[in-house]
Amino acid sequence: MSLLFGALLRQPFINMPKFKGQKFALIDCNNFYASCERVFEPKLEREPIVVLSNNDGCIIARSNEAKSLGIKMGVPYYQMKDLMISKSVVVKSSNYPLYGDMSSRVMKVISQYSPIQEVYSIDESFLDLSGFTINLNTYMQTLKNQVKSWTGIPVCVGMGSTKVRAKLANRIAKIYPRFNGVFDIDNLPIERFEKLLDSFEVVDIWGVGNKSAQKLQQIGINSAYDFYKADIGIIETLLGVNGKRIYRELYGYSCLAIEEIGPIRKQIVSSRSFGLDLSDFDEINQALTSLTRKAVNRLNQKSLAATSMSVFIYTNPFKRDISRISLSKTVGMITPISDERVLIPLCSKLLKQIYEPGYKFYKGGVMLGSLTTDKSQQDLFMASNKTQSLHKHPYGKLLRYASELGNERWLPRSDFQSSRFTTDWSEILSV
DNA sequence: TCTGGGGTCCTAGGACCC
DNA sequence: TCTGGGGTCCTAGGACCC
Repeated sequence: MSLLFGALLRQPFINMPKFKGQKFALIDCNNFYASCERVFEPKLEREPIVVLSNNDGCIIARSNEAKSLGIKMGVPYYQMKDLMISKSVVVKSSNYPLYGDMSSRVMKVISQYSPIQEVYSIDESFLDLSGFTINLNTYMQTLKNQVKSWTGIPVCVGMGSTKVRAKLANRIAKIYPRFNGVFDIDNLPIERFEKLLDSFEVVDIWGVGNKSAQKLQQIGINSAYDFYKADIGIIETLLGVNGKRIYRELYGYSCLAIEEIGPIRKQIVSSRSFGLDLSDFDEINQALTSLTRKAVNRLNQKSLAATSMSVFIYTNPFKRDISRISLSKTVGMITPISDERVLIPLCSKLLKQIYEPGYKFYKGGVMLGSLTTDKSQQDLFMASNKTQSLHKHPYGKLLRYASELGNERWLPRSDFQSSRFTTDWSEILSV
């Protein structure tokens, strides 16, 4: 008995069978922001709709009608403006509180269909349907109809033995009306599965972005099918462990698990395009101050405190003809801080250290990191131990420095100086 | 002339996602 | 003229230690 057990242990991954009965469903809202706008303005039902990002800069959502007019995702508004006026496209500025509220209603309905749910994003949710013996297609049709009738939001469901396969299945459910919004990719015979992969580009695979696709194309991997048939070693060389995971997921070996636990936020970022180029220190400082205030508000809403802070500014990356620069600085803190009377001056100190005159800065922001819920030293130790491998927060080192310096309050996160910036200790310690 | 190597920690930046 | 914002994870390479 123990011999057998030992033998099994020794080769756990050799010829490992596909996980029997494992099944994920991905429920994805159709054109979510545009659909939300429709719920509150039903007369827009058949109209082409576009939703714009902050400052009305980019197009971030389109209804099907807008898509078929050739309006692309992420394109600057001004480039499409004329077309949209001529086609009487309805243009909306984004309304995030509305979308957030609609999202939680949708997620609540979905949660009724499995004990294991992962809310993946504002408009997407995974369900674990492993071991369900009912007809999953019918079951998910019911879910789809219920979400629609209870919230007004249309969704599509993709199913597969891994997340990557479920994601692909969802795209198929969206593209081909004959599946009525629900598609299970595991039911396909292998030849049809491969044919299907051939109809997708490699960049359509979840986890393969533009940069990776370019690398792959250089060695002749263009379609999802090419990727599927490629050597796993080549994929790992080009794309690293992520590429390998995606590759295995495509074959039905689950590498990405459902993550149910509500995400414990690890950082809070507040950043913004300034709207116009800023060169003057005081102007940038003013912009960052208000961003810090925003970040701190979010921190306090969640009753968290930060043990590191980063400040960054950079020039316009879209302008090729000007010299580009990206400046940032991070410090770690001995005590978790959630007080804006401390964080705002700290932001200014950091900005002062990285600021260089003569550049036109386009965007900037602050990041509060290594968040913790508990403000006591002892618990910080524990939290730090737990997150160290994830965030590599140099906590032990900081504490050593702190004791050498008589428990001062601020310490630079790096070894006094990182890259080209030297840390001015007197500045930092005087906050 | 020839100047170790394994391990850890850290930062900056890349890539991806929505 | 006008190009979002908020996240996560991974990796290359430097610094350091023994």
